[in-house]
Amino acid sequence: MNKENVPEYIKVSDWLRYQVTSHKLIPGQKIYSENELCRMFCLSRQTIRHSINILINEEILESHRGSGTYVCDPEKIRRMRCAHIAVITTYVDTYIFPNTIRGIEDVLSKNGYTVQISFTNNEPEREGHVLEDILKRHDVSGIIIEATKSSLPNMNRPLFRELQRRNIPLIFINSYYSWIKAPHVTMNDARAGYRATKYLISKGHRIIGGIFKADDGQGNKRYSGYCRAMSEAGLAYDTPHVIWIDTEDVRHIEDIGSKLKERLRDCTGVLCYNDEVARALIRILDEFGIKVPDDLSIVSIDNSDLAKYGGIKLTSFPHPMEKLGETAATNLIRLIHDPGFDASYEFDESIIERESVKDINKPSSGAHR
Amino acid sequence: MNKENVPEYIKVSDWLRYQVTSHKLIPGQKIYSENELCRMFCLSRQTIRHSINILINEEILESHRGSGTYVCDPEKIRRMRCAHIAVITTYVDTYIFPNTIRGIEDVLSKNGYTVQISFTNNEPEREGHVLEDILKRHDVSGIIIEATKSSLPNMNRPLFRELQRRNIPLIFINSYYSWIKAPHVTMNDARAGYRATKYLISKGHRIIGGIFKADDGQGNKRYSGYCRAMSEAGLAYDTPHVIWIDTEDVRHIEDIGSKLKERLRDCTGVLCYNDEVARALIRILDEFGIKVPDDLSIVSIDNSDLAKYGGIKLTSFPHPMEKLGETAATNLIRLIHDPGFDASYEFDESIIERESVKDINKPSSGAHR
DNA sequence: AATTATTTGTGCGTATGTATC
DNA sequence: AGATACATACGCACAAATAAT
Repeated sequence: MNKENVPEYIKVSDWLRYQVTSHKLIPGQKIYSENELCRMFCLSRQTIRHSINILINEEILESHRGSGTYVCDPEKIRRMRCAHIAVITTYVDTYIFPNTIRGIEDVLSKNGYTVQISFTNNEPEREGHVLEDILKRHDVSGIIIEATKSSLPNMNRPLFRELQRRNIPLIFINSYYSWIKAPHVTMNDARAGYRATKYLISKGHRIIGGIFKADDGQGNKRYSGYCRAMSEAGLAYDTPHVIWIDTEDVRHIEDIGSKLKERLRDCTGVLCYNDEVARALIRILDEFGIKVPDDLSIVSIDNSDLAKYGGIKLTSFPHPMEKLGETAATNLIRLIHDPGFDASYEFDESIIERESVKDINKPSSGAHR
Repeated sequence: MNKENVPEYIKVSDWLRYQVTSHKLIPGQKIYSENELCRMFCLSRQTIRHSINILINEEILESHRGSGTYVCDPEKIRRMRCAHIAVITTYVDTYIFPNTIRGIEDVLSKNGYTVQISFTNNEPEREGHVLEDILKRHDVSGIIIEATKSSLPNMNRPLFRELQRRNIPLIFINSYYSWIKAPHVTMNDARAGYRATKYLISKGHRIIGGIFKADDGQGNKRYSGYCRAMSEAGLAYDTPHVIWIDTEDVRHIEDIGSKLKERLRDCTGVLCYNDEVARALIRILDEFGIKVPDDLSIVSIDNSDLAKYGGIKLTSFPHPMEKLGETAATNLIRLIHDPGFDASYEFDESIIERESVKDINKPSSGAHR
């Protein structure tokens, strides 16, 4: 287990690499001359040159004839290369993702960046694979990332630390990790949840359920808004009417149809995590003969095409989608050139009123005013 | 301009590199020993070793102690690395693209590949940039690509030739270039156009218009199917009722609203390039008080969400979308391991009948049977 | 402005070790 | 066991670029 068999030139290159990674030698700094190293290690100049050459090939050092050998500036290298941005998102839905990615791609490509998109499928393990792949590439100028299962502990922290060590700018979209100091561009999920619940309350609803996604940050934030609104109105919010689902449930929501129906039985209104969930809920309720909005009012979030088309048009709080992508990309570019820039942004919430909520203040039907 | 100042070791490494790229030395083959090269070039063994080391760093050669120096097998290297697939598509719509990419991503990630997605925005110049970026990376195991403006001449042919020279497998989806010998996974656009037109004819229509996209292969294929069906029925097909639009028109289709209305005035039926066009056409016609299907029947292609939801539900020929992505990815993986595999696939066309076509054989309304 | 010392780049010769065939 | 081939390591010499004097 000793280092008897390790060649001298490897020992020296390892030592030099350590000097750089441990910041004993900093970028741009001139390192010891070949002859100094010869004396330090009692080795021939040829051997020392061999060691240095290895690090030059690794783009850790660069040498200038007549001047000396220097530690590479990684920033400079990154700018020299064809700039490349990695986008990491959880999974491909048909409404938020295409619009957001279009916004991102529009801005980045206009600024000469190439874009790589990867998917984690909301699995931390795959997030790890993707990050490792990005770390292997040495030409990534920045990263736009959506947190994967952001509510759960994450074992990829060392990978994020490595990204930060390399000074690769990072912006979160939609949801983010609280344990990493990085800007995030999001809609205001908590306020959307709050306002959506308040809206139901204003329409006379008192027993209000909620369906939230447990394994992402947006679901938790929307839930916290729901809780705040309910508690401010003196209503119970820690009840069986709050139903937690995960990504897998969303895909096969019919499997939990009877559970949903049972848990929401006493409710007059329900806040749905997003339009997809709302649409699925309406389908399920329809099978049980429960009509929206007459028997149950629904408010949802995202205001996607699913809210606009289809049978009952949904009252929904818009997700900024394309604008969010554009903002994230614009801010990332600025962040690349100005590391001090505060790239975070939160979009204000708003409401699009349609026909999925019944005003039960008045005895008969009718909606606004 | 002579090579007086070029160092010997560079001359030798250049010579060796040329021997490999010109296939005078083939992958796996043992090259001359260091001592042979010393004699050949009248140089010292150290200088020869320097030359060889350069090529080892470039992963063109590999040496085995006691055995010799060999030409690298690029296939083997590619397999050793974290396998990476590049997907190049034209632009991000909200219905075909997300589904196709989901199919691709599903299959590839399950097989341990990472996926990079790039967009050309249907501009050949950007296609060129993307291809150059891919060529710069040396770890791309395969490419899934949608042809950009496939009906126009393309100046990126040298880049495609370089891909083929490097034996990087390539599969086209949706539309392809006829000037490059590569497999393609597509829906059968010509037959869909043919069957869609025949369908209108079978419903009694005789003056049938068509709106096609000029700058992609799918538009042209769908048009050719339209022509064949019309000509078989003895109907005129080379008329003002055929309207060509490009990608830009699709985005701002309202700008050509009056043109569309004017050109389709005498028609009782029209074949639309896709659901997006059909949906836009219905909006435009509505402004002029023309009702679908009573005043004009519409058949479209793709059967996206746009066909299913919204006012008048569209009779449409499905695009395989997710299945197409899955097939392309599956075939690409097979092609990577078995270069002889015929990876082409064409999906059969089918029809989803809804309410956008009126049967004018019968005097009064009614649709199927 | 010219000189000098320093530093890296190129190249040769030699010796020994070790893996492969 | 021996021949061959690559790996490691030392020595020296000179060229070319740079920086300091």
